[in-house]
Amino acid sequence: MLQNLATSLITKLAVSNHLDGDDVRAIQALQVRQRNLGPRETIVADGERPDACCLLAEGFAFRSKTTANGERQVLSVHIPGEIPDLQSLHLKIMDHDLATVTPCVLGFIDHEQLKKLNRERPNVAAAFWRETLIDSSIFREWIVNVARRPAVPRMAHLLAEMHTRLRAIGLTRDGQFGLPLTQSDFGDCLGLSTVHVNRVLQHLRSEELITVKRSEFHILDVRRLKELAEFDATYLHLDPDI
Amino acid sequence: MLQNLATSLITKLAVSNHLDGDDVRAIQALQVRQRNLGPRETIVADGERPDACCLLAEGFAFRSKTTANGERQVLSVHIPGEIPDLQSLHLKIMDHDLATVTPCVLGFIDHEQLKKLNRERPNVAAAFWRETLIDSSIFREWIVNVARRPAVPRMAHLLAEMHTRLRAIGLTRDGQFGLPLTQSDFGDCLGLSTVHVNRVLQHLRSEELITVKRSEFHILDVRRLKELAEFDATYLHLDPDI
DNA sequence: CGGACTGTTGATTCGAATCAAAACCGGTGG
DNA sequence: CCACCGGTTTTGATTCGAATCAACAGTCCG
Repeated sequence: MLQNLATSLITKLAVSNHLDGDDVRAIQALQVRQRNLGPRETIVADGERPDACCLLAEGFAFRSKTTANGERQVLSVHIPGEIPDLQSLHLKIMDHDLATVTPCVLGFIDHEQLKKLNRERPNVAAAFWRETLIDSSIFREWIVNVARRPAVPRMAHLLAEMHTRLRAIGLTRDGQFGLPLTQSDFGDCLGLSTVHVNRVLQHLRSEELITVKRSEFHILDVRRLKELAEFDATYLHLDPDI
Repeated sequence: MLQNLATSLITKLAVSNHLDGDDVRAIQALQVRQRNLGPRETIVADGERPDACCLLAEGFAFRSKTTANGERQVLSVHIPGEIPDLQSLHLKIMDHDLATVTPCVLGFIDHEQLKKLNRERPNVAAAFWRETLIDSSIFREWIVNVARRPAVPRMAHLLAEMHTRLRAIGLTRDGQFGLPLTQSDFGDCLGLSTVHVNRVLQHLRSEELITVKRSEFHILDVRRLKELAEFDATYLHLDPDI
């Protein structure tokens, strides 16, 4: 099972990075402590000083901040193979929460070990750095999304992004994918009220752009959805040469 | 003058990182090509593949994206000592624009040279990585700001952030600092119309929180402004131990 | 002096929040 | 197997913050 955990990481890294055989072996040699969490559990909380990073092997996770009046703003949605708190390697205090959305299989890797790997394999270090930079790029697009796009294209953009990212790791079948978020979760992602999320989803359905059945999304017309969202996948840097 | 350019970088890096004498010497030995730009000039454009990074030695710069309908969303405001396009070291295609706001003194450093420095001085590499992670953290807070805070606290938060960051590099005198943005620029930062920015600034003045005189901001009551903005500087990671 | 930004003001519109209440599950236990 | 419960989803009515539209005043600069 330990091998499986590292495997999801390798799959994800290989999407955006050139890894050679030695890199892969070095990653597979990592000591990964498996931990299974239920839905809606905190992995690391704002203000903590973790000494390990968390590899998300299965399930979905959120990074989020909570404002003084109790509103939650989701900052990013994480999918299998990602290390959502990789930044903790160099930023000692967590400035946000990391929590599961669905039941998750997690793998914890000590900072010490990751630092050693980075020293010994500069190519892997570069790949990790690049992953954090892609993260950053996704945040930038997220800013544009919440600051500028009206509710309908805003939601369309999120769906287009999740579809593209899930497809890169093989978690879609022809426009369909599971995205087990409640409408309230979508609201927290997009800065919209639950009521409005509901109306926006109805609109997307009435336009025959998507269907949703119990967290199973089906994008009926990828091109039109992307057009509506003005979605351009460049910012995801899915190709190592981009 | 070349020395001066690297010096601004060292000053800035030293705020958030532990650098030893050899690190400093190595950075000072970098070949930096100076270039002076006027206000509102593009440094690197969306879609380009730069082969150098740009050190901002003097002046203010914006990173921004432009939406299909021509609206500009500013993603970050950059101040002297920063390398706003450091991510281009690992993300080959620019996914946004980088442009001057005021006249700027820039120093260009070839990617090749930075990569060599990173290989030879892992501690400097870690500092650069950390700088990009702080960037990321600032984006996260920016998301919360534009997605959740009403216009007045939103503006207050931006002012509190700029005050804190400028203070760290010695560019404030007791609550006062130059921030040469037009109200239209503020609108592009905050996702607000120019008209509303104007009204928000009036409100902050009427509350005796700030005064503004020709781009010279004076924060009259730092505590109250931060309270209003629910500003907590942790996310800036200004201390190397945070 | 004139022109072009930049800042200011007022009137109106509009998108999304809020409030309130139903309807719709999926699971639990009697 | 059905009644019930909590969490979701849906619907409708109303309010509110910020955009938009339209002028107008300042200020800088050639």
